[in-house]
Amino acid sequence: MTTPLPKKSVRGSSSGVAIMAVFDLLGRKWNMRIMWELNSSYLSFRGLQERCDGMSPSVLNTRIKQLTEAELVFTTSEGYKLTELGLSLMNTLDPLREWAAEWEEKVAK
Amino acid sequence: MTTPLPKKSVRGSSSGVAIMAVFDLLGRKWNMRIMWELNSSYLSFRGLQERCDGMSPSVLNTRIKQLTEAELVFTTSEGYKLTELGLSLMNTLDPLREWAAEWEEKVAK
DNA sequence: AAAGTATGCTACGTATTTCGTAGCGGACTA
DNA sequence: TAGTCCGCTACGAAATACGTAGCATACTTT
Repeated sequence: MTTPLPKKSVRGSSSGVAIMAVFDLLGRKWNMRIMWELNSSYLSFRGLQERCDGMSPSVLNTRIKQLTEAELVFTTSEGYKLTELGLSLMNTLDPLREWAAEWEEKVAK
Repeated sequence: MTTPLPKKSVRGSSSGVAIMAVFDLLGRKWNMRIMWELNSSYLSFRGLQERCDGMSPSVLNTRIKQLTEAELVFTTSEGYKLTELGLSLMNTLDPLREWAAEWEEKVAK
């Protein structure tokens, strides 16, 4: 028979519930991308859509709501922008750009 | 009528195709989490499953394949481990832990 | 004022992804 | 030889993402 596996494990030794929440948020299609695009400039709904390979507006809308609720993004009359928290997140994520370059070089997608 | 929006936009000013590939990879449920867990210790298939809240083995399997193909994870007789590339990715992602703590504090999930 | 255009956003049917469970074939053990 | 563990797969169901049409609002243009 299959080993049942406990439904919810008590969080492992790699403690920190917070980071799990971040994984839930960022580990969702488009969220990182949206923030990445907003990091270089504020954008309108449709502008954001264009930058994100024409992602469907329905999904974009729910993503914006999520990111707004998470206080990473906010709306202005000029368009969507990153909050301070959002900006600081993108800063911590910044080294990823360099890593990506090395990775591409070695793995050659 | 709806504005058609070009199907595939020529990558925006925020250049870098590599980072987009990273977003595709990491912006998928479980991938970050799996690597996170493997960063603290190598794990067997079922061990990994337990750590990841009992995620379904079918998904775990496809994830492992993806990460292996991306050369971030490899298999040993002792279990799954991160490659050098995988380790360096987790290093660049490390500041995220601290950011997550601040974020949680301010937003209070 | 009427018509055109652009905006943010929603509805809704379809396609893709993820989930949950059962269970197979192999290895190792009693 | 039967029991138990393992990595992994099959497959139907649920959740998520997609694509398109189009509404309501606002601002321009004629």
